[in-house]
Amino acid sequence: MEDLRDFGFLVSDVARLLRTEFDRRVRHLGLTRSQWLALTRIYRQPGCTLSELAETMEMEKASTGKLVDRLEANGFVVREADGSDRRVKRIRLTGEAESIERTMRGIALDTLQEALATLPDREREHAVETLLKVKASLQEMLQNRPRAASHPRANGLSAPSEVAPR
Amino acid sequence: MEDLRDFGFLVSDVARLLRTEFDRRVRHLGLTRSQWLALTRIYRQPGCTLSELAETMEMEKASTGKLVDRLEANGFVVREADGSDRRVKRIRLTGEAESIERTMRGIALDTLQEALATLPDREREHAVETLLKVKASLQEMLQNRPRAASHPRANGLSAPSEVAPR
DNA sequence: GGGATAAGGTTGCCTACGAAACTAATTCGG
DNA sequence: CCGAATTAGTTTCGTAGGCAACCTTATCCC
Repeated sequence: MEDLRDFGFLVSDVARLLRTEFDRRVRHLGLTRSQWLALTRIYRQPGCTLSELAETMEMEKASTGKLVDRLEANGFVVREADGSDRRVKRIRLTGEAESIERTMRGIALDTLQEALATLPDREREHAVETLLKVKASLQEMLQNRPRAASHPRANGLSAPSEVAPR
Repeated sequence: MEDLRDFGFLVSDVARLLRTEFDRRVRHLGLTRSQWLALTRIYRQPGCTLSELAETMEMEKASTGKLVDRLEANGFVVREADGSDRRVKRIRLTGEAESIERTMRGIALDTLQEALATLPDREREHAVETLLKVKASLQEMLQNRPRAASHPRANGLSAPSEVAPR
C-alpha cells in the first residue's frame, strides 16, 4: 500500500533510463529518441499539420514545434505551405529521413529486446495492459482540469492549512 | 511481439503524464516533482554530499548539482562546507523545506491513488515487480558501456556504413 | 616530498517539455 | 458584411537531464 510511490518512481526511472540508453545508441545518427518518435509519426501521416502531429504525439503544440525545428535544421523534414489555409504548414519527411527511420526502428527494437530480455512474454503483455489503464486514467485527469480557473497565484505561501503529513 | 515498442512508448507516456499532473498540483508550492524527490532524499540523509545525492537519485552529478542550485535559490536547502575535506559541500534542508516535504508527499500519494484507482492491488504490485526487473536490466546496460572508448567525435558524419534497415 | 591520479563540484552546451502570451488567418453569428 | 471568437504556429521563459570539459583538493605511490 505504501508502494504506490514505488510505482511512480519506477515508471519515471525506467523511462529515463530507456531514453538515455536509446539516445546513446543512436547519437551517431544525428537524432534522438524523441526526434525519431516524431519521424515515425510523420512517416505514417505524411503532410500532417503541426497541430495534428502534436495531437498524435500527445504533446503541447509549442514543444512539438520545437521538435520539428530541430528536425528541420538537421534536414530530416520540411515545412511546406498549405494551398487553402495560409496558417497551416504541412510537414513532410525528406528522402534521407526515411532510411534513417528504419534504422532507428531496428535499434529501438534491439534496445527493448535487451531491456526486456528476462521478461516472459506474458509478463510484458500484462505490464502493457496495466500501463494502458494508468495512461488513460492520467489523460482523463489532465483533461478534466485544463485551466485552473482563475488561480491568480495569490496568497504566496499563505495557509498551507494543515496539509496532512499523512 | 510487435508490442515491444508499445512498452517503451507507454512507459515514457505514463512518466510524462505523471510528471505533468503532479507538477500542476504542486506548482503553487513553488517546486516541482523532481525537486521534491531531491528533498525526500536529503530528508533521509541529511548532510549528504552532492555525489552521494547524485548516487541515490541515479542521476549525473552535473544534473543533480543544478537541481540543488534551484532548491537553494528557492531557500529549501543550503550547502555548507565540510570540515575535513574542502572539496565537499554538505547539503541540508532548511526548516521550511521539511514541512513542504510532508505536504508534497501527501499530494504524491493522492495523485498516484487517483491514477491507479481502477487498478487492483495485485495488478499494481505485479507491475512494480516487472518494472524493477526492467530497471535493473537497463542499469546494467548503461553501466557496462560507460565511455565509448575514444570516440573523439572525429569523422563528423562519415560512413553510416550500411545501417541495416532490418 | 612531489608528481600522477582520482574524487568532488561547477560550467557550458544541447535536447525535451510545459505554460503563457502573442500574431496571423479563418470561421461564425448576427 | 463585419466584428468576435477560434485555430495554427511561434516566441519567451523556466525546469529537467545528459555529456564533456574543466578547476580544485585529496590521495597514492615511488
